[in-house]
Amino acid sequence: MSRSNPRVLSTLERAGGFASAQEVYRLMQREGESIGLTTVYRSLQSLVSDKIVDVLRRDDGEAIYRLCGDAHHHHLVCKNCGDTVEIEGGAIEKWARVMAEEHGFRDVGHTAEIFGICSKC
Amino acid sequence: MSRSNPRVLSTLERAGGFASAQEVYRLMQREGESIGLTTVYRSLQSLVSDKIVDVLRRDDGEAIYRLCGDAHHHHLVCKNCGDTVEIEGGAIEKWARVMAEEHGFRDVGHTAEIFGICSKC
DNA sequence: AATGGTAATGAAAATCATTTTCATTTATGC
DNA sequence: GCATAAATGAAAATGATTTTCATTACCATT
Repeated sequence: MSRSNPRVLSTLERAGGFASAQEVYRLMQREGESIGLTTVYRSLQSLVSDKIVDVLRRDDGEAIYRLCGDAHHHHLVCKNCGDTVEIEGGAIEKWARVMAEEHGFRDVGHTAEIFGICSKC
Repeated sequence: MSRSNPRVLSTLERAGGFASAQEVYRLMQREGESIGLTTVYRSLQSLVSDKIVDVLRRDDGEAIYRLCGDAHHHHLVCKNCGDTVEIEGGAIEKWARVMAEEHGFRDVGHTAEIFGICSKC
């Protein structure tokens, strides 16, 4: 059985608690850490099954991992220049919880993004 | 420019309005239709950009396409069986509008999905 | 019918994230 | 020290999706 390499978790934390396996790997490389891509994948999988991190999907299908219990945020993205603002999503959390309960769903998570044109563009 | 092959839409309908590109392709093959995988992908893409079908992601990252009513709604998706409930998102609309205004964004749209385990699973 | 141009098609190759294989290294208990 | 299990990572395999590119279908105009 494989256990999580602690450097992977610490890198995910440093990344803002939100990154894909490939991104975690590239980050570690850039910081001079010696690790294989395979180990990054295995560590993330193990963190997921230990419920230490959460896995979501980007629009392009790439899996992104984030720390659980991390007060998670959402993004406001400019369609033109790609500039991104992290925003609070208290209203969303509540909405998701209410809707899930109403339809008898459990273990719920959610994704939400807002996109538009920023003031500079 | 490529437009949608009508047989693709009709196959997606016949599939219960919920299938991956590969599934649509296999279905058409099994029914003796002569079509290429590439055309299936292109047709589905075009249906998505015409907002005739919706695209979601399965747990394994595979894209699934589904017919979608014209009213703006959000989805509550079961991670296990793929069962989907269309839900109202009044709270989200408001949240998106407020957040965008707060940060000086205009022409905003948004995406929001809730996923979990449904009562049957 | 013949022509030319444009859009649609699909087979095969390329891409890219992810998983699997397998040989090697590291850690741990005896 | 020695054996056994666990962890590692390079390279190959997998599988969905995209790209390339040559061919074909369509459509208007002579």
